[in-house]
Amino acid sequence: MVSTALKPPTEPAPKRSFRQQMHLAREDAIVSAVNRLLAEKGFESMTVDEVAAEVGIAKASLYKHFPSKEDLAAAAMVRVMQRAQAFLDGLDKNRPPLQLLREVARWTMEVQLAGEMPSLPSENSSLRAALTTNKAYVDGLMDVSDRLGAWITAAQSEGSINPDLPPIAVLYTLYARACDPVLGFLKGSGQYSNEQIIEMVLSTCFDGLKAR
Amino acid sequence: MVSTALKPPTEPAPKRSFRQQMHLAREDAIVSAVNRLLAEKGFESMTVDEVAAEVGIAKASLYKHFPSKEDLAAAAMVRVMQRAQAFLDGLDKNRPPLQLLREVARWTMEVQLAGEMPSLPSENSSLRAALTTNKAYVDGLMDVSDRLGAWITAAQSEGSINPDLPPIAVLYTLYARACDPVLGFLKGSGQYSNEQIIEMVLSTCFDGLKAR
DNA sequence: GTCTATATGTAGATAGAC
DNA sequence: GTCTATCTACATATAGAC
Repeated sequence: MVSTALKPPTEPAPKRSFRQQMHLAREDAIVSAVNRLLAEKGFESMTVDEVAAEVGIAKASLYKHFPSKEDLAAAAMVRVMQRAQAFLDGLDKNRPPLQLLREVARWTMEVQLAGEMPSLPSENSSLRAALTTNKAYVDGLMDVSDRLGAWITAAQSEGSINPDLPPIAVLYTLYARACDPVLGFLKGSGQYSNEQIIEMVLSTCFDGLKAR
Repeated sequence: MVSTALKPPTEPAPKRSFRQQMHLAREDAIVSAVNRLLAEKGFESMTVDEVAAEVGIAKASLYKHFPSKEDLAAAAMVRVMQRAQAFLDGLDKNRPPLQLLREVARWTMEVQLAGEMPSLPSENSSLRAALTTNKAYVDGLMDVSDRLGAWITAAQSEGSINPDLPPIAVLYTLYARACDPVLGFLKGSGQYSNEQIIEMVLSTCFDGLKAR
């Protein structure tokens, strides 16, 4: 068809891709700021004005990218979930399941100490409702839960994780340790390095407070 | 002096005491409502209107009792701390320190499952600042920490608590378990009774996830 | 001390020019 | 898509009658 000759012959796709990349980069900067503020102050205390100020754009511009504060926060939660999935992907599945679980717990604590782990939304938070209807988040959470659940039952079968505990209790415990305030408490005491803190909390989590 | 004859001869003190008791009872009802709402929604999401509605008085009346929302919440935190002190008082100090610590952890979990355990205020919450300048709260917290700390070091000396853990790490862990979201997760699953949930979380806390 | 009514600040969200 | 300026709702806190 002759009409195709009307298109500019040079770089039409790259130009559109460039603008898309700018758009995505901007959104990534927004999500990063939201992620940090969510971890620092929580959903209720975080204000959209703060997000706009941190990103360096007007608040109205934020609403061109995300229709509400809940969607803003949900995007950050989805990205954290994707980071978790990527971490799971990178693990050597030939290692014993107990070691895999321990590595996952260690990673979540590193993320938290880096100030990048949003705390769990409380049960009646408006964010909670937004997340339960967010397919990307729910799918990611189920995927992560399935993979961890398989390692948990495998570890219980081989006798390295306490088989008396329901697997779901172990799973929830690992999720809770990702947001454990003990890390912040110990950090605030100023007596220990991040590595020491993580080793202590990993020890209490897997070995318990009692002597062995 | 003859002027004393002008006083009514019957029950002057009881009348004043009665009004004081009414006053205290009203304040106790307020603090109970605040305590429940703090546990349910957290400080930022709780509104003074809700408190007034739950108590059944006008919002302005609340401000005759407590000068600010922070003071309102602080009063509830102080009462929780007093309940903790009273629980510690009632324990049999002749029991092994590990058992004492376990009983304390069990009690905090019972309080949480009863919907009466306020979650810890985040680091930059306005409630945090109010609490650090509240003598009753700080004194209560230090008293509880001292008593638990003594049991922790005693348990470590007799070899029942892991002596490699700094006592402060053990203390912070016990505080964190009092607000552990795992209890709510397991409760929300609808599969376990309160007793089962507490046993599971006590097990993960003291015995760890690993098999023994 | 309790109430109704209101002041005051601030949050999420939008209008409309460019 | 970005901005300034604004709307609207609601939360903390107060005024003032009784």
